[in-house]
Amino acid sequence: MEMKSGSCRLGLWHVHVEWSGSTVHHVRFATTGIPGNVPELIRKFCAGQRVDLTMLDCSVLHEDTVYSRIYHAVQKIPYGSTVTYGGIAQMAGTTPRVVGQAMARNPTPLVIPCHRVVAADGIGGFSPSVEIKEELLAMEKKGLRKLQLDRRTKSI
DNA sequence: AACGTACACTTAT
DNA sequence: ATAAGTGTACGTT
Repeated sequence: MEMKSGSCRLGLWHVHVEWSGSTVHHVRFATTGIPGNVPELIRKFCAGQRVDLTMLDCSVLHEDTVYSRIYHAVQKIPYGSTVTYGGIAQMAGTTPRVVGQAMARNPTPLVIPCHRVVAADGIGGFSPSVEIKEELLAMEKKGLRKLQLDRRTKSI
Protein backbone atom coordinates (compact mmCIF):
# COMPACT_ATOMS: atom_id res chain seq x y z
CA MET A 1 0.00 0.00 0.00
CA GLU A 2 1.33 3.38 -1.02
CA MET A 3 2.47 5.69 1.77
CA LYS A 4 0.72 9.04 1.70
CA SER A 5 1.12 12.22 3.69
CA GLY A 6 -0.56 15.56 4.08
CA SER A 7 -1.87 18.01 6.60
CA CYS A 8 -5.01 19.83 7.68
CA ARG A 9 -5.76 22.69 10.04
CA LEU A 10 -6.71 22.31 13.66
CA GLY A 11 -7.28 25.77 15.06
CA LEU A 12 -4.00 27.61 14.84
CA TRP A 13 -2.03 24.41 14.26
CA HIS A 14 -1.42 22.10 11.34
CA VAL A 15 -1.83 18.37 11.74
CA HIS A 16 0.63 16.32 9.70
CA VAL A 17 -0.49 12.78 8.92
CA GLU A 18 1.31 9.85 7.31
CA TRP A 19 -0.82 6.87 6.37
CA SER A 20 -1.43 4.08 3.89
CA GLY A 21 -4.79 2.47 3.33
CA SER A 22 -6.72 2.71 6.58
CA THR A 23 -3.60 2.51 8.71
CA VAL A 24 -2.23 5.70 10.21
CA HIS A 25 1.50 5.59 10.83
CA HIS A 26 2.25 9.00 12.22
CA VAL A 27 0.45 12.12 13.42
CA ARG A 28 2.16 15.27 14.66
CA PHE A 29 1.36 18.91 15.24
CA ALA A 30 3.27 21.65 13.49
CA THR A 31 3.08 25.39 12.92
CA THR A 32 3.22 25.06 9.14
CA GLY A 33 1.37 22.86 6.68
CA ILE A 34 2.68 20.40 4.14
CA PRO A 35 1.27 19.51 0.71
CA GLY A 36 -1.20 16.67 0.42
CA ASN A 37 -4.40 15.82 2.24
CA VAL A 38 -5.33 13.61 5.17
CA PRO A 39 -7.87 10.78 5.66
CA GLU A 40 -11.44 12.00 5.56
CA LEU A 41 -12.18 10.97 9.15
CA ILE A 42 -9.29 13.00 10.47
CA ARG A 43 -10.27 15.99 8.36
CA LYS A 44 -13.79 15.86 9.78
CA PHE A 45 -12.53 15.41 13.32
CA CYS A 46 -10.28 18.44 13.02
CA ALA A 47 -13.24 20.42 11.70
CA GLY A 48 -15.03 19.70 14.97
CA GLN A 49 -17.28 16.87 13.85
CA ARG A 50 -18.00 14.04 16.23
CA VAL A 51 -16.41 11.16 14.33
CA ASP A 52 -15.05 7.89 15.65
CA LEU A 53 -11.36 7.68 14.87
CA THR A 54 -11.07 4.16 16.26
CA MET A 55 -12.08 3.00 12.79
CA LEU A 56 -8.54 3.88 11.82
CA ASP A 57 -5.75 1.50 12.56
CA CYS A 58 -2.20 2.06 13.69
CA SER A 59 0.75 -0.25 14.13
CA VAL A 60 1.41 0.40 17.82
CA LEU A 61 -1.86 -1.34 18.62
CA HIS A 62 -0.53 -4.65 17.33
CA GLU A 63 2.53 -4.91 19.52
CA ASP A 64 2.67 -7.08 22.61
CA THR A 65 4.00 -4.40 24.91
CA VAL A 66 2.88 -2.41 27.90
CA TYR A 67 2.54 0.70 25.76
CA SER A 68 0.29 -1.18 23.38
CA ARG A 69 -2.02 -2.17 26.24
CA ILE A 70 -2.05 1.44 27.38
CA TYR A 71 -2.95 2.67 23.90
CA HIS A 72 -5.81 0.18 23.71
CA ALA A 73 -7.19 1.42 27.00
CA VAL A 74 -6.90 5.02 25.83
CA GLN A 75 -8.73 4.22 22.61
CA LYS A 76 -11.73 3.07 24.65
CA ILE A 77 -12.25 6.51 26.17
CA PRO A 78 -15.41 7.83 24.53
CA TYR A 79 -15.55 11.12 22.67
CA GLY A 80 -15.98 14.02 25.05
CA SER A 81 -14.92 12.28 28.26
CA THR A 82 -11.64 11.98 30.09
CA VAL A 83 -9.78 9.50 32.29
CA THR A 84 -6.84 10.15 34.59
CA TYR A 85 -3.33 8.78 34.07
CA GLY A 86 -3.92 6.64 37.13
CA GLY A 87 -7.20 5.33 35.72
CA ILE A 88 -5.54 4.21 32.50
CA ALA A 89 -2.70 2.73 34.53
CA GLN A 90 -5.15 0.52 36.40
CA MET A 91 -6.78 -0.68 33.21
CA ALA A 92 -3.45 -1.51 31.60
CA GLY A 93 -1.95 -3.01 34.75
CA THR A 94 0.82 -0.47 35.15
CA THR A 95 1.55 2.81 36.92
CA PRO A 96 0.66 6.43 36.15
CA ARG A 97 4.15 7.54 35.16
CA VAL A 98 4.40 4.83 32.56
CA VAL A 99 1.14 6.08 31.14
CA GLY A 100 2.69 9.54 31.00
CA GLN A 101 5.64 8.12 29.07
CA ALA A 102 3.38 6.30 26.67
CA MET A 103 1.33 9.45 26.05
CA ALA A 104 4.43 11.56 25.50
CA ARG A 105 5.64 9.06 22.88
CA ASN A 106 2.27 8.38 21.28
CA PRO A 107 3.06 8.18 17.54
CA THR A 108 -0.54 8.80 16.51
CA PRO A 109 -2.32 11.37 18.66
CA LEU A 110 -6.01 11.88 17.81
CA VAL A 111 -6.25 8.30 16.53
CA ILE A 112 -5.10 7.25 20.00
CA PRO A 113 -6.84 10.07 21.89
CA CYS A 114 -4.15 10.90 24.42
CA HIS A 115 -5.75 14.32 24.86
CA ARG A 116 -8.51 12.55 26.83
CA VAL A 117 -6.00 11.46 29.47
CA VAL A 118 -5.72 14.08 32.18
CA ALA A 119 -4.01 14.50 35.54
CA ALA A 120 -5.92 13.78 38.74
CA ASP A 121 -5.72 17.45 39.69
CA GLY A 122 -5.65 19.26 36.36
CA ILE A 123 -5.35 18.91 32.63
CA GLY A 124 -1.93 17.28 32.49
CA GLY A 125 0.53 17.82 29.67
CA PHE A 126 0.59 17.75 25.92
CA SER A 127 3.28 18.18 23.28
CA PRO A 128 3.98 20.44 21.59
CA SER A 129 1.49 22.60 23.50
CA VAL A 130 -1.20 22.03 26.12
CA GLU A 131 -3.27 24.63 24.29
CA ILE A 132 -3.99 22.00 21.66
CA LYS A 133 -5.24 19.65 24.36
CA GLU A 134 -7.49 22.33 25.82
CA GLU A 135 -8.85 23.11 22.39
CA LEU A 136 -9.54 19.46 21.61
CA LEU A 137 -11.37 18.92 24.88
CA ALA A 138 -13.40 22.10 24.40
CA MET A 139 -14.20 21.01 20.87
CA GLU A 140 -15.41 17.61 22.02
CA LYS A 141 -17.49 19.09 24.79
CA LYS A 142 -19.19 21.25 22.19
CA GLY A 143 -19.73 18.22 19.96
CA LEU A 144 -21.42 16.43 22.85
CA ARG A 145 -23.73 19.35 23.58
CA LYS A 146 -24.81 19.36 19.97
CA LEU A 147 -25.54 15.64 20.10
CA GLN A 148 -27.66 16.03 23.22
CA LEU A 149 -29.57 18.87 21.60
CA ASP A 150 -30.27 16.75 18.53
CA ARG A 151 -31.52 13.92 20.71
CA ARG A 152 -33.83 16.27 22.61
CA THR A 153 -35.40 17.70 19.46
CA LYS A 154 -35.88 14.22 18.04
CA SER A 155 -36.90 12.97 21.52
CA ILE A 156 -34.79 9.85 21.28
C1' DA B 1 0.13 23.80 50.10
C1' DA B 2 4.44 21.87 49.83
C1' DC B 3 7.31 17.70 50.03
C1' DG B 4 8.82 12.82 49.47
C1' DT B 5 8.57 8.82 47.67
C1' DA B 6 6.78 4.67 45.33
C1' DC B 7 5.38 3.31 41.05
C1' DA B 8 7.34 0.55 36.26
C1' DC B 9 8.78 1.08 31.95
C1' DT B 10 11.75 3.03 28.12
C1' DT B 11 15.73 4.99 26.18
C1' DA B 12 20.28 6.40 26.60
C1' DT B 13 24.88 5.71 28.47
C1' DA C 1 24.12 -3.35 33.32
C1' DT C 2 22.50 0.63 35.02
C1' DA C 3 20.87 5.12 35.48
C1' DA C 4 17.85 8.85 34.20
C1' DG C 5 13.65 10.60 32.84
C1' DT C 6 8.61 10.62 32.71
C1' DG C 7 2.35 14.62 30.21
C1' DT C 8 1.67 10.93 38.08
C1' DA C 9 -0.60 9.79 42.56
C1' DC C 10 -0.92 9.66 47.20
C1' DG C 11 0.25 9.89 51.93
C1' DT C 12 2.33 12.78 55.36
C1' DT C 13 3.68 16.94 57.28
